[in-house]
Amino acid sequence: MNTYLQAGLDALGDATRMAIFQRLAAGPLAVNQLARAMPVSRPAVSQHLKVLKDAGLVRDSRQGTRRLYRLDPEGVARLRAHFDQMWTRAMGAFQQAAEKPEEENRHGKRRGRGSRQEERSRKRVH
Amino acid sequence: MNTYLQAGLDALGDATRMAIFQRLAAGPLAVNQLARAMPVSRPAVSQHLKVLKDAGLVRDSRQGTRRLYRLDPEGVARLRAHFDQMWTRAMGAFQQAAEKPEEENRHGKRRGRGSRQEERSRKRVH
DNA sequence: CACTTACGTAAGTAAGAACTAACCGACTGG
DNA sequence: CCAGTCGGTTAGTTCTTACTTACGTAAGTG
Repeated sequence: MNTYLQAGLDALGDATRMAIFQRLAAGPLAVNQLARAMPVSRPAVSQHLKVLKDAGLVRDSRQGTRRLYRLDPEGVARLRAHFDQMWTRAMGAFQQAAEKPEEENRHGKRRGRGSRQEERSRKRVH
Repeated sequence: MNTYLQAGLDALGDATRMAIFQRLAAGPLAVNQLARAMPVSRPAVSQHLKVLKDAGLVRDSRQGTRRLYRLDPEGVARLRAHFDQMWTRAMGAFQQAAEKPEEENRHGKRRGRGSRQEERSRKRVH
């Protein structure tokens, strides 16, 4: 699965981070400014910013002792592109499948209870 | 903040649910079929399906004893619309802010340490 | 060179998300 | 009916995560 997409969705899936993201859309802000406008502590904001940064959605720049965060247009655009592509693919396949019901619903052979397949890479990375 | 958007992002933010979503894009599937193709148990799939359903991304229909799940084009379209709108707004505001640096970076008055504002509604609802 | 401001990060905690096992109702076919 | 299939739900466990407090550090200031 596309990692950028998953990371981006995960990042924006949290309400607090989404709020931060929105705030930053209005213009660059320092961590303190963000924290003061939100119901969580400054360190919490820092941590969220790190996630957003790792997802490529924001960038930071030192400004004297403070650190200004702003959206990263490139990252945002990229995520948006991946997202659009995902939608398009999914809905395309869906409509195609809808038009020709075909030979769906075969029972498919059983498999031993304990044998799961393709150990999907958990998003769990912390 | 828009609830549909947040719920949708949260739903697709999980890798397992995203995988389920993708599978369903290829055509309707029963819970068992999904579970067999994935590294998690059937109940887990059921629970994820519930989340996706609550987010309006999938629909289910009884088919004898089984229950077929498929994407919900309406819900998907709606989420996509909200998403696009969000992007557009955010990037619009961002560019506008970028063009006129204005009188940013005023220190802003302090506020008593303990007073946080607008107890943002946590997504925690279980 | 203290002193202050602004952050990041570590450590610890508590809420809750994801998962499994077990149970139970609904439907199907002999 | 009765046995078997299918899937939702509950209870309980484990693993994450979002958060806070405490501490360490870099950069301006008097």
